[in-house]
Amino acid sequence: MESIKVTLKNGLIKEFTKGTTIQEVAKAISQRLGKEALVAKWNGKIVDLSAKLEQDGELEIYTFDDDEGKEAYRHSSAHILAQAVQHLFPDVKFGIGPSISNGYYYDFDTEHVFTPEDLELIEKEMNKIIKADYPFERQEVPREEALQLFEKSGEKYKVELIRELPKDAIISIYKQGDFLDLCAGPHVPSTGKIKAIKLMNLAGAYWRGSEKNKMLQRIYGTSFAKKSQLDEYLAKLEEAKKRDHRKLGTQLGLFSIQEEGPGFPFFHPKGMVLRNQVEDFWREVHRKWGYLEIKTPVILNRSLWERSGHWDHYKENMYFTKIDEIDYAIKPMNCPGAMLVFKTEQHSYRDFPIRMAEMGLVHRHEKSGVLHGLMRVRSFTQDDAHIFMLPSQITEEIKNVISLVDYIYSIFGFKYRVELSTKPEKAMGSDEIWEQATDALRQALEEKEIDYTVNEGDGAFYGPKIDFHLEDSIGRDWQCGTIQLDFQMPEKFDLTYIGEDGQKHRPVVIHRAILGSIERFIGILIEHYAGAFPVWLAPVQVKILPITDRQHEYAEELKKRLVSGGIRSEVDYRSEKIGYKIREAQLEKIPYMLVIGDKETEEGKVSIRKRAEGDIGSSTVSEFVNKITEEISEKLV
RNA sequence: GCUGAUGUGGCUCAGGGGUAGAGCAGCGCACUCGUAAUGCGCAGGCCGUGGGUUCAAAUCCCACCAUCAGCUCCA
Repeated sequence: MESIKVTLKNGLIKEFTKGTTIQEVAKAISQRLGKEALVAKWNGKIVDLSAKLEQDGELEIYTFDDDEGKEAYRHSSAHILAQAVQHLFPDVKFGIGPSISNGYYYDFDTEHVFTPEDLELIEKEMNKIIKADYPFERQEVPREEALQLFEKSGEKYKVELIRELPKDAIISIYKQGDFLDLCAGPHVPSTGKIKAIKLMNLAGAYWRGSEKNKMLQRIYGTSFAKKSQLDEYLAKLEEAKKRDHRKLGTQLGLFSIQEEGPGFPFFHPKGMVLRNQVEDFWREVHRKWGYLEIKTPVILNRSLWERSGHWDHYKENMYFTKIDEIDYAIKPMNCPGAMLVFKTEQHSYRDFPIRMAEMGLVHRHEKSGVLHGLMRVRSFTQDDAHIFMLPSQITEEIKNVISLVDYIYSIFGFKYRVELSTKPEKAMGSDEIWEQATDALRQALEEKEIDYTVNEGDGAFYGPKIDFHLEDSIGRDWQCGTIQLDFQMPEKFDLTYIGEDGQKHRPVVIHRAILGSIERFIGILIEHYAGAFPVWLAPVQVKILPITDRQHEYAEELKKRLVSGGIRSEVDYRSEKIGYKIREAQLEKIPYMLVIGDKETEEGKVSIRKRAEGDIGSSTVSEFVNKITEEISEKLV
């Protein structure tokens, strides 16, 4: 019998009989791998374990520990979900059912409206399917046959998908028991491989993600190789929910959103302290980095917005008002105002780059269904800046902004993800200009050696952009920073500078925001720190806890001393037991508690309790003041 | 905007055609206490809003508003 050489991941070369399946190879390597193997990569292609090896090649076998394994595992779980739904609701038509980052989903079209109770039933049915251990069988079929097959069963969505596949595509279907689906694969060997499943939630989802199409019902689920992993994942989700900024925001008295102002957040005194700390820091850094600060009006004449292009490109997101019968708009962006400021003076090429920052309050009409705490609101403050410069300064200046973003995020301890967004459908300007602008951004990213992904067609209407994304507590990511190159506004507003040659020239403009929206950034801060802010940000930095009423006078004196040293301090004067006061300060997540009893009063000391560490012993008042002052100025996390 | 769910004191939630409930928080009194909950008492609600059905609606029906999950869209 002919034999072939198989090169394994660790470089080892083994010989097998031609036609051996990957499953058999896995078993031959080790019993454990034979059991845990899910899919494999054979000569660069991801395939089923049932694939037969017909020539020499490289083989990598994946288990649930590999991303490729997880993906197939979840994808197979989605097929089991679909099969279960078909058993219970035979009229169902199938959309798509891919694996996603923490699980999978499947979209269904059926008269029946799924309820949470249905999820339990479906889950039971899925477990039956798993127990039956149906093998996943792959079959490649000619295009015509596939079309006939799905047309016959009325699977109009599948038919649509097949029609759009390229002419030469290999069309494969997978069958498990009485269920059959159009699918490129690969899949795990059989339904029995799936161990722990859980259906998470129900939601509507448009067919192929377009508002114009019918809304299907989507069921989200997850699955794991072990029950313990599933439990761990569910516990993690629970933990993340406790960090939700909306929950912590009310608990800690930071902000509220009320029916009277959907999407218009109210900041409470403690939330304002947090906000002002962030803004003070921002101002200080921007001064050091050579920015000037301006403030432009919230309401401006219609003609300005017509000139800027917002009237044509952004109208559905804007609010309007009339003053003395004349149309005005509430600004949705700060740029036109900044352009007007720029135009009030003549500029020389020697002045460039001019970095003009603005904490600008903008209003945008967001659709009602998208509002989300502080993360997605209708009125927010952008930490905007417009940088006016010579075309030759573009790359250097973008790199400069990238460094500033990196520095500011590092102070808060954030990790971030970078995206480059290119020309959208609804755009102003020629393809050449867009190309040139996009290249400038790309070049800056590459020179800074920053990893980024490209988001085609997602740029602003006036130019391409680099976006910086931060993650919230349950892994959703939110755009915060953005750098946008703009060749349009300078044209529209006829911006000029006097060059070396004494002639007028056109400057280039960068729009950029780093925190993005102060509101959103604060939402992310709350979740990032789980409400336990570092001392420099904490609304109350020190809580003084007298043990009995006898220490009230000393407490008052102590508070005065701390407050005069710029430390945000409060005293708990209630006649409660010390344990009670500590518990409360702890729940308020106050970084330092100073316990004072007769002993401390006599010695002029304080007993320090740290939020995270508990009792750390006593020290003199000045020692404590020095320590905390240093911690505040260093912005220690 | 779309699909589905939810809306009861400041907060978390129970009740589900016949006089609105609990815990926590708040206030008062007593206790003066050493590192995560002292006890007793008192207040507090147009049951999201507007219509309807009914002798009677927090409860059933309709519309609207808001919130939540997701989709679409976005900082």
